Amino acid sequence: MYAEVIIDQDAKALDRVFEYIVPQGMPARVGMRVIVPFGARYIQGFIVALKDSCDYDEKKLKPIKSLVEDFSAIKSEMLSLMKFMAEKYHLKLASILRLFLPSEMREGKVKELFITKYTLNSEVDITLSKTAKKQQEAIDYLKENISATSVELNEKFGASSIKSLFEKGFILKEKEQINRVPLVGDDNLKKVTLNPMQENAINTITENKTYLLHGVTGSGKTEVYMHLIEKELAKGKNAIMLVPEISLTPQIMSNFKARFGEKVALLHSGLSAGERFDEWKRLFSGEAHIAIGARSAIFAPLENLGIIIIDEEHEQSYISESNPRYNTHVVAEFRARYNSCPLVLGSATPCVESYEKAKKGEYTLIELPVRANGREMPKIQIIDMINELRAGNSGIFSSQLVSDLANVINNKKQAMIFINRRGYASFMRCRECGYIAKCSDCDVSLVYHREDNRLKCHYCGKQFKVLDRCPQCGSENIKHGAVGTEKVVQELKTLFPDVKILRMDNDTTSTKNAHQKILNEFKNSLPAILVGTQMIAKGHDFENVVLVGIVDADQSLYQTDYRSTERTFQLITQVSGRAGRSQEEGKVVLQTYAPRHYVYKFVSNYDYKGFFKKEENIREVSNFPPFSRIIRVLFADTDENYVRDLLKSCYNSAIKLKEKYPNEIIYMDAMKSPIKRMQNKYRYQILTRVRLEHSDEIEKDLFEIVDKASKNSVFFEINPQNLS
DNA sequence: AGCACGCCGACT
DNA sequence: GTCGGCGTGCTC
Repeated sequence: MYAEVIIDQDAKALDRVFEYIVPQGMPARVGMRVIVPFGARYIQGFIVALKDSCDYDEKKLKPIKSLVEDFSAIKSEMLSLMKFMAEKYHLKLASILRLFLPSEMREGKVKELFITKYTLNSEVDITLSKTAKKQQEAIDYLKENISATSVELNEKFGASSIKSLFEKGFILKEKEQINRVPLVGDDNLKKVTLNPMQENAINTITENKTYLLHGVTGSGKTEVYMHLIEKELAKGKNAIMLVPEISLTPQIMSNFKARFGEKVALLHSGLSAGERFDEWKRLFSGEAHIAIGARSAIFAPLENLGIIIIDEEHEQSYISESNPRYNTHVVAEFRARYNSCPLVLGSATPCVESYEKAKKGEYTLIELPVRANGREMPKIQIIDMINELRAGNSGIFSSQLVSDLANVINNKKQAMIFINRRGYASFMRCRECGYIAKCSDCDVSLVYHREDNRLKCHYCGKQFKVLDRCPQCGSENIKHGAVGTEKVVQELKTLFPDVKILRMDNDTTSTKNAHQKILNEFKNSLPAILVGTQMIAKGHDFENVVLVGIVDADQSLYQTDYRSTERTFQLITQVSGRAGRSQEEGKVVLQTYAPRHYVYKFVSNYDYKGFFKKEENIREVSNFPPFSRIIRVLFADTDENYVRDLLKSCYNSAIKLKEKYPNEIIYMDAMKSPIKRMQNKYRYQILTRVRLEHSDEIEKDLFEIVDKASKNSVFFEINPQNLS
């Protein structure tokens, strides 16, 4: 018997199958982890196939040294998924397999999927020195309880005393496989009456299809998810639910825990490697039936899936931006089809790609058009900041926002101020007429680069001189610059010196429970103002928040890529949903320098469909996704001459594709990357935009060109989220 | 990724 | 003469 083995090394040269002899009597199975001799040493690998003949020179084959454990850590579905992802995303096999296992099970670490239990050794007389108090306590405890888990004993009496008892032979190790826990009745389930829309959604989502659940904020999507999961559990099936990392709040987690108890395994970034491993183990062994977590939970080791749910499906975090790069929607779709179960994508503001698919009938659209509590969405008032400027107010806040804030404070209520400060460079804007410098070819706003004092287009690389006067109105009052959260807090403190003002952004939440601490403090302060970035847009309901201020909404609007309008719409809708969650009516004050931009018209009416129609049209006319595909090949290396040469030679071959596909390649060019050096690596790129017909072939051809020419410094991206 | 093999400079 | 620099190439 021969085995095809993938070596657990993330190197391109090793990214293929190696053949080994399965020694007589070794119970090897596909998906098992093995230790194999490789060159001069032993390393871990995965059996991906077993066969009776070999392709390689038989005399050179070596035998597998040993099995890591006696079961397949990689189940067959995951092997199929591996092949699929390798093909689709040009990823290395070993790097994909690593996604499927918790870090505790990676190279070298051999963890057991069993609970280790200890019992007293009845065959020996136990004599301990009088000083070994802890050890004596442990012995007494075991006398009383007969057996106990290693975790429990280590915790109670210290790992060293247990170890010593074991070494002396006084206690014995015993392994017990984690057993399937039978389903228990949902006694702690609060019964919620569903509205007809929710009922309809639950009754519709039954088939092996992808459903887009478009429900306004507060329409009760979570309740629908819970019912769907419940239904599948009752059939003896399992479920995966993905949420954005940011909304994995203790609240959400405890909601699901309360409803489903021990059947839930939560996978979030707050877990230690050990805890993460424990949750994985519970899923793998069948003890837990529901995996809830961020992006990587899509790889949960569950079989027999009854449903997969992706909440807030438009969230960027579902697209992995560092290696290995993959799109969670695509992986989820694969798993759903493999298990013949429904995939549910839920959002108040679906991404344009998804809604487009729903429109074409690829997804089934289900709508929840009203809030579950029947309340209206808060009114959004748009403030033209250019008018403010003309009126002599050059501050951050409009007079309307200041007076509304004063009102909130007088009534001992709360307000949130949202400011989306992100990115490393900002756009240029005329302070008089609101003109924004845009690229002549791409309909994308230009980015100011301080290092060389130029305006650049991140889509085609074209450069422009910095404007010293506005080409539209001739004014010299041109500004670039972003106001950050700190500045906002500072100004608020001078305006309202006695009011509690809290700030929540990346800088203030770096320590472990900082997030929760700030939110708790806010919750308990009246009046209070919370200033923050996107972080405040999701999660908690604060019933005393009656006002949301959006300072400089345009910042996400001119973020240099074709998705920026869409993102602005999503963000504002999200943030607006924070106001007026309880009895009181909420209000949103939205400040902008471009009040006539279509996004504000639609967003202030909560008109997603109108927005979609307009956005779809623009994408179609300007040939951007989902009506085209953007392919970016990034070359990064510490040796600048090396990358530049690599780029040149690849580009020379790549440009020949234009002859092969004269009509399909809309655009192709080679250039420096917008961020020219990152982590001490010089970055160059080939950027291309192709029509959807033949896009798979072009992508493949391009990948092959690049793959052949280079060793390790190339990154291949499809429709990248940002082009830094 | 590691590790061997291999072909040119400064040392006991 | 040889010890050792890290360039190239292979690992079933």
